[in-house]
Amino acid sequence: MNDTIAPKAGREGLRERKKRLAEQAITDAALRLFAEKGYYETSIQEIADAVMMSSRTFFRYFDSKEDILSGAIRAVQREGLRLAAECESNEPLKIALRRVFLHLAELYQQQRDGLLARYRIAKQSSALASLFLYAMLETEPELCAALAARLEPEPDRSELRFLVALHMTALRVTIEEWLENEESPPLSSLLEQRLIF
Amino acid sequence: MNDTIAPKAGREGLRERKKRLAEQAITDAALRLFAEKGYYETSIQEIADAVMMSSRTFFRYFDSKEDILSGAIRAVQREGLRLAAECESNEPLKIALRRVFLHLAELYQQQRDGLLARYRIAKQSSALASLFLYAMLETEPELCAALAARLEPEPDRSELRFLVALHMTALRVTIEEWLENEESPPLSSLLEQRLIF
DNA sequence: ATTATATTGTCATTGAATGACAAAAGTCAA
DNA sequence: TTGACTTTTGTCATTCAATGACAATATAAT
Repeated sequence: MNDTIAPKAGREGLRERKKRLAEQAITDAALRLFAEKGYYETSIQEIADAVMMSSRTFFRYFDSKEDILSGAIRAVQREGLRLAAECESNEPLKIALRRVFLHLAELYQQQRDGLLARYRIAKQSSALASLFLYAMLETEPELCAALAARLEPEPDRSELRFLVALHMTALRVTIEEWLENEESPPLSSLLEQRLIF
Repeated sequence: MNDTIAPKAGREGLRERKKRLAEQAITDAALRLFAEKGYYETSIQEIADAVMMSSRTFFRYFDSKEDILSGAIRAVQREGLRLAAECESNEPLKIALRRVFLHLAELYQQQRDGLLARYRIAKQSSALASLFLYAMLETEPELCAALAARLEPEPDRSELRFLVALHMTALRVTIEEWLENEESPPLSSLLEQRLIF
């Protein structure tokens, strides 16, 4: 039961590795079951059985069944947020927005398969679709705050909010179209055509 | 146990009236309890107790606890959709969109109090906020379909979808600002300033 | 090896949601 | 009004999501 070694002193231990392994196993099993029998027809007990853990332990990895779906999206969004915090202090607002959203597009692009699997499941019900959507939109306020804090001529709050929301909408609609068509151009180039604000 | 009479032959019976009364009573009691003790701290049993019905009966009026929050918004959105189906066949797309969304704004305006109560509760958690949001956004596809069906030079689907989403975003952001400020101008005039696409 | 710490399983509990069925209330015609 | 018919409601039972408590186990550090 060793593989890539090294529970070294100050490094990464076995625990962390097993943790991520288990997380991945749960996600894989859950997405597979959701796709096979439907989200609501799959109980947490079944997911837990599939990866041979108790259902109680499942809840130590995910806050809820829904979390399996939205977690990946939230991770991407958080990454985009991190980038927004890095903008130059004198960078014009629209340039900064463009940079952040094109970067987000590239992150999503790298996850097309996982995203598509989740998107298909989310479309099984409106409750799930709402989660999917919200995982994106919920970062709007934080994104506004990050931008407002770092941009030089502090932008008008109301205007900023609107602009961020418009960009997020462009991203959302573009992602949907990109996922729905099998052979579509790269997400980032699709988005570029939309960012005309 | 009579009041405004008339379970007349082809008209509205006592049942319908009691039904709407009960619905209203549930909504009122629930919103009050949510505001007082919090959404998650209020059980359906408590709501049912407050209006003296069994919890089983509650579920015959609302599909879920969340339904109390999002139902009102969905009703408004559906009304807006109805209007979209009425547009002239030769009306330009942007004119039709403007008409539909300004009408929606007026509908929301008439419900400011109820909407504000729900908005405050929705902000108690992201799961609730997502429902609130989705109650608006879920009508986008239907709105697209309604417009695409009736407009003369059938608009490009992709472009239509994007435009509808942008309008919905403008409505959403404007509603939020309008609700957050006590003394703010009428929603429809706020929205008008945003609809510049 | 022996501590200390983190992870997991078992058990119990709460609350949302739904099906089945009998009791009660509303509707309609004569 | 009575009496048949339909709708609404309450009771009961059940499933499943989610969470707290605590003991058993696995990992980490010395």
